[in-house]
Amino acid sequence: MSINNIKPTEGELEILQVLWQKKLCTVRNVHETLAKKNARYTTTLKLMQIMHEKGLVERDTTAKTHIYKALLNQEKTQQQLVNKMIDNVFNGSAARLVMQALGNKSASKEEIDLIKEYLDNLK
Amino acid sequence: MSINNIKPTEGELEILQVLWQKKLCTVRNVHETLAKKNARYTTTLKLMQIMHEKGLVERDTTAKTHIYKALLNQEKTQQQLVNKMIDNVFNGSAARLVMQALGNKSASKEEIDLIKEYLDNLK
DNA sequence: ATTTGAATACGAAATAATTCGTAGTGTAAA
DNA sequence: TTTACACTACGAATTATTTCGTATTCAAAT
Repeated sequence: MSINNIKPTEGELEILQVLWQKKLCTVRNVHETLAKKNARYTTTLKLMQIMHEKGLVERDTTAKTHIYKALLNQEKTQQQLVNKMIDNVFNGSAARLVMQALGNKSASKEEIDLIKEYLDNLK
Repeated sequence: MSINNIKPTEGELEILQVLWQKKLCTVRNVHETLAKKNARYTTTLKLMQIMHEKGLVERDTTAKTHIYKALLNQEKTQQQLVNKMIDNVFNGSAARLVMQALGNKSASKEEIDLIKEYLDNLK
């Protein structure tokens, strides 16, 4: 399984979010940013160690406190997850997913305009 | 946890797909429709029994061969999953998800037109 | 030098999800 | 009636994921 056909778990995805955002992070960094505030520090640590084993992240271990960095590409991962959802949840129809996403509170006027613009450029 | 805050697992989702499509199904029905052709029949059976315990489906057991029906609403489930993905994977931006979905092979010319129409009606 | 605190490593428990085999049952055909 | 077969029930193994505790190490402060 190549790096670009890996399906991160829920927990891994949460951590990737943080890493994608901040680029470089210590474990404590990630841990404190994480929504999952109920988990112990060593839980986050362990998860990140596993991600390292799997090749999802790389880390600089020269200093005592390791610095982590995502290896998974954000766009590609998003693409993969979206494709999967289109297949699994929307019977292969991207349009259905889009409409569902837009019928939703998160889609503001600005976002809708953004999308229209995007669509026009697609042609 | 109410019926409308349930997160079906991967396997359950596959089965729900079939049930949503066909409305009423026997286990064998579902099993043979499923992509997951490698799994044994009893695996599908067990999964559907668990779904019944969880209240995801109901079944008519008057005849020897039970008839299953989804209890989870398709639209609501889709909405929930999409919302979750927007939060977890796209940092809360529906627009980002939409663009990712459209930049993808599954989005044909017809689908794009469909979406434009939808957007225009949204105004 | 000793203490203290924050960090990593790692085993292992706890939990969740999937998978399958075997037993038992009812029905229809021989 | 007996056999054959498709079906359900269900325990249990397997695999995946998450969680945490303990041991150890290193460095800075005392």
